[in-house]
Amino acid sequence: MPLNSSPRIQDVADITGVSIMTVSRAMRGVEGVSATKRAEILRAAKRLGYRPNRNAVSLAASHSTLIGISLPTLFNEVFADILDGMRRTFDMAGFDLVIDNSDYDGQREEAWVERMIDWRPAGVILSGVDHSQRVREQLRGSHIPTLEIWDQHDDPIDICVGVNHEAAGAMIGAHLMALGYSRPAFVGVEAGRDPRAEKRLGGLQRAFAGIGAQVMVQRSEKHASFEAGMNETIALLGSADHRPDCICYLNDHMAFGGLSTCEKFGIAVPDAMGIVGFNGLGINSVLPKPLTTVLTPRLLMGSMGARLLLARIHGAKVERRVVVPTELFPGKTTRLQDLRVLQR
Amino acid sequence: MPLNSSPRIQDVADITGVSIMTVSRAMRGVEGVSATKRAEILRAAKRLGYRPNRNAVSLAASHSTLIGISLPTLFNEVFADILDGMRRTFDMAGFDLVIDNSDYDGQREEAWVERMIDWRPAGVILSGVDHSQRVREQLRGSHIPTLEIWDQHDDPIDICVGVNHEAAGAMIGAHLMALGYSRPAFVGVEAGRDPRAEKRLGGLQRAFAGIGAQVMVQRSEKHASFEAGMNETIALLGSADHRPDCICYLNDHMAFGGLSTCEKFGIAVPDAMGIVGFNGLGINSVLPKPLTTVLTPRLLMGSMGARLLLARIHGAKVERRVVVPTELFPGKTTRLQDLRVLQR
DNA sequence: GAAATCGACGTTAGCGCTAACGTTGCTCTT
DNA sequence: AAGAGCAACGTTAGCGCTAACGTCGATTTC
Repeated sequence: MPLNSSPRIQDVADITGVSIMTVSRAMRGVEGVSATKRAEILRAAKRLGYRPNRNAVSLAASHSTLIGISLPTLFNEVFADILDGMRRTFDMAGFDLVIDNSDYDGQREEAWVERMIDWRPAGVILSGVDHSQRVREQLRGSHIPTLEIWDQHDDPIDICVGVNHEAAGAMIGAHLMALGYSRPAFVGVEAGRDPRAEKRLGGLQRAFAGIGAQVMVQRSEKHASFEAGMNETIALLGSADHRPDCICYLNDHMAFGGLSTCEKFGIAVPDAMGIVGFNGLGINSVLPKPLTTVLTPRLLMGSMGARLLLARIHGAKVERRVVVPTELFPGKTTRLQDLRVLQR
Repeated sequence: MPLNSSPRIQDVADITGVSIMTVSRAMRGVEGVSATKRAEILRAAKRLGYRPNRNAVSLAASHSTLIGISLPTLFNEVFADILDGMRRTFDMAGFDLVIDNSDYDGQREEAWVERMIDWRPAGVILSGVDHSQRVREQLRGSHIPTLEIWDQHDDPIDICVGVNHEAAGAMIGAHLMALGYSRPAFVGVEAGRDPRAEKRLGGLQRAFAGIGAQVMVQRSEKHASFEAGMNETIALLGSADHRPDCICYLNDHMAFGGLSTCEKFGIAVPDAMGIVGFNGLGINSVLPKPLTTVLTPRLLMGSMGARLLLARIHGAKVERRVVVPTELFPGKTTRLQDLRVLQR
């Protein structure tokens, strides 16, 4: 072996006096090598510093041990949590994660999927279930195990693990109505940028349609941040010939912004205005006035998704669709009881 | 080409009636093919849906177009920003990012570097400059272009782009002393978990040593979060036979927690207590009482690091060490002027 | 006791691509 | 007009590994 370049399987074979195939078997731990010889080979490999070239392994095996994962953004505890839940599983199984973030852009996602397939990955993970027809066809056509995470529907590309966003929206609506709120508003981002949020809005609208109430919708052109939550709340309060008595936000960050804005304007939360977030971030539980929000089991989704995808990669027959439950967390930004009841 | 499997270079060669080498040249845009033939080949490739198998390309080229990047955590705007700054550059150059997070664990990082090298990556990116001797040797020995980001020192593994944390700490100290604070405290995490924070503490101690003041140090065993900031501030205030008059936190998150705790306990910020964060997160600028903090140019670091590494990969001679400037942002959590001056 | 069986290896033929040389026909030079 | 030069290709030999078959001696089987 030339100096300065890493040892190859042949080098290990040479110094142990066996064929490269025996070394290959010993390294991978497959049958066909005696225990003594295996130990000897592993010792020699370690001494040489031999490690199999993954590019060669991938080519020979016709697929790599890479797993591609596309997230809309990294600036978001939600996806960091999901990723964290998966990491351990993939790490232990020897897979490496190739990450991209699409910035909620379908075109970017499409281009990335195409590039990813060039690596013949062991699996692909996408966020949500709303993907272009082309993405669906390419992944199905290439027979790459694919996990869609964070959302769910009845015809996933391959398998999906997520929450029912429409139902979560409806749950929020029902909760608000039970507390006597009747003029709802929703603060989100531009339509199409976050399909999950649109589904939650849909659920909210469906719930309030029961009492004939329309949901005012306010959209930010920026990221769904604290700051955007402030700005859109100001816009909502200012333009209001018909001021809402409760506002649901796309996420907790925006809701914090909204809460802070209401407090600044002297609007009584929760009596005059209910505030509802989404996700249940860790910080919420330690604040003096925790948000009413919806807890989403993100770590669970991550680990469950990873395990399912792994089983799928190993050829096991698995559940195509897993819906994980969400839970409404009643904070101090919505009323404890219906005001109308108290006024009687 | 068998149905159900992707086309190979041979398939394109067959239907265009040229050799695979000509197809290879045409696809890569290298010299040696006439313009007419190139166009014809590219058309045929597109029609077939041919895309080069990256595993084969990587093996033939003896190195892949993967770039490994190890971050301590994803739960942190700092690293999300850095990543965001790099993404565009690598994306356009056709590199894919393999990400791992080490949880601030040197052993994990070491294992990951070893695994990463098995891919023969085009480059490797590590956070900070404090790595085990083994990591340094392995990366240098394998001649993989390596970028250390977010911190800096005079003997990087290969190249580094970062801020001077010691100087930043000293800058904070000087600022606090100028405002008349004299009993400093620092809230961080366990020693060794975040070497950058330790350097900032070092700078702070050096600054205050000038007036003979000791820095009280309070450490959390948990993540450097809002919640941890609250808890450690409570501990600091409770145990104080010698209560500090200013607290520097590892980051803005912890500082927010500290600020909120002081307000809850009725401690006047900034007069009776100065609060200083680190990083200058976006949210800070829109809060009613913005933190005094240090702005770190994270996007810049990311894009600059990426461009430098890319140049390095292409064999260019580049600056080994780039130190980017930080800036003190005077918020409303430290005094405007020295109280002692006012009392005269 | 001859044939079947089996564990423990070795040999061969790729995986899909590219670097490094050929080869060919045409233009240009002197 | 004979050789040099060159653009535009083709051929060959890997890159480092594994799947799929050999092979061979030591059992086991009936």
